Amino acid sequence: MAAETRRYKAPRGTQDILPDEQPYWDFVRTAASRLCDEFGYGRIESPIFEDSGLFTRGVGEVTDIVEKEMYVFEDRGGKTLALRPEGTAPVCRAYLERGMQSLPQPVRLWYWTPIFRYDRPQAGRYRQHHQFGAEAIGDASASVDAEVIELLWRLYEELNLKDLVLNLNTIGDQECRPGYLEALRDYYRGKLDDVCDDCRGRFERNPLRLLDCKNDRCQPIIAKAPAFTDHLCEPCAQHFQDLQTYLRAADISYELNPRLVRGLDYYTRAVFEFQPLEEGGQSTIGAGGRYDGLIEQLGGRPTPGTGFATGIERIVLNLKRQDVDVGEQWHPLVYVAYQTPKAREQAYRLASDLRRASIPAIGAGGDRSLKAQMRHADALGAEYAAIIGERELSDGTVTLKRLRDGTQVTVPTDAVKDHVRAANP
RNA sequence: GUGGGCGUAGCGUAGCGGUUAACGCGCCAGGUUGUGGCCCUGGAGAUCGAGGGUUCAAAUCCCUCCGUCCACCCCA
Repeated sequence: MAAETRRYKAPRGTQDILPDEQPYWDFVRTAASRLCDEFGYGRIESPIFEDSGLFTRGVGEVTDIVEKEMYVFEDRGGKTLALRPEGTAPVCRAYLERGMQSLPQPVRLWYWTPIFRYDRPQAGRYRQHHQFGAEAIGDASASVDAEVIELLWRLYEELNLKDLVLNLNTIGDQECRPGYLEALRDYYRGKLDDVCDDCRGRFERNPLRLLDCKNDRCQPIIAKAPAFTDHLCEPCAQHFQDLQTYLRAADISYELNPRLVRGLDYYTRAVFEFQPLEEGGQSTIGAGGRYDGLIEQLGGRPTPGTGFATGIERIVLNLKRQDVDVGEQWHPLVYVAYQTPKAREQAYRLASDLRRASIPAIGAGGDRSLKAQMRHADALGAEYAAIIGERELSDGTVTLKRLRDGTQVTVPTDAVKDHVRAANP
């Protein structure tokens, strides 16, 4: 009976980010990290899995994330854990658990982490994707909302992403939302025969979502629906006004979108989304908002918070679409080749010395002919080939050939470093 | 969870019922005497997604499953 062998494949909805993709990721990561420094956000790394209750309580029992997208598993001790489906709840958990209430408020934190959601994969959507996010916890003022929006705005700006639209809305708080939802339901009640099936479900489950239905049939009804801005309580209205004042002060342009709502339960007041102009379902590239009730929901004292998350895969997708220059992949500066096996040891030593001197170097290996080694050097994109032949071996020299233009010089072995450095500062 | 497209060497594709499955890129090697890129030659590499069926004959037709991509839902 033949043993059954099997080629393993990456699980559905996951990907391998190979070296030739890394320039995109480095480009984004470097910009994000530097901006966070400038804005005074400190990096937090929290576990990739958490007690699943953190998310069911924090994100909301009836959200899609909790109902059908969480990777939940039991560990050997019987604990029910979940791979992180979003980034905000873990940060809030850490804020509470690590006593960050006693730090100067707000506490500014950022993260860069894989996110897991069991969902059908599609363009720009993965079961494991990565999010960069920032949270400011412990300050209710609109200036902090403006600040996180500005941070995200600046990121896209630094990345040279064009044609992004910032949509802004407010969805009130515990004071005014019930009244608005009542008004919205009253408005829809007589029209349920005219809306799509999904909207009939939303009417029961999550009336706010009625507003962002894309079905043509529902558009005329949405257009005449009551606007939240007419039902805001005074503090929420003030907050929204203040936020817009700050955004204008920072020269951030935005569009008020009364139909913008969010799929996570914890949002209050200001919510926002960055959308590329190009149409498409999975287009939201980054989004966020205020979550003043979340910490309390997680067992802390009432503590305000606001933040955003942005999807790295979607950023990379847009960088590619827009042909943004993100820099090049790693190439060796020097490829060390040898003519005969006698020179192998010397070649290895040279490659080793170059690396020790911080010069990216690769040594030839095996029994390849010098010609094959040269081809290899070219294929790797090396700047120089260092050739050690019979003559060099007896002279204690190395022939350095610059592959770009074919010029070459022979220099003493210990002068290779300086020669290469001088030409490539 | 729903709907549609596609699954042939590492990658991109052709072949769409009939001898040893083709091409491009990539990979490896050679084109004599110590050297790349262009060009030329040669080579390795494919149980044609899997299983079943129709047929004298199937990569090619049918069914099922799986995978993948796209869209919906929802989200970054």
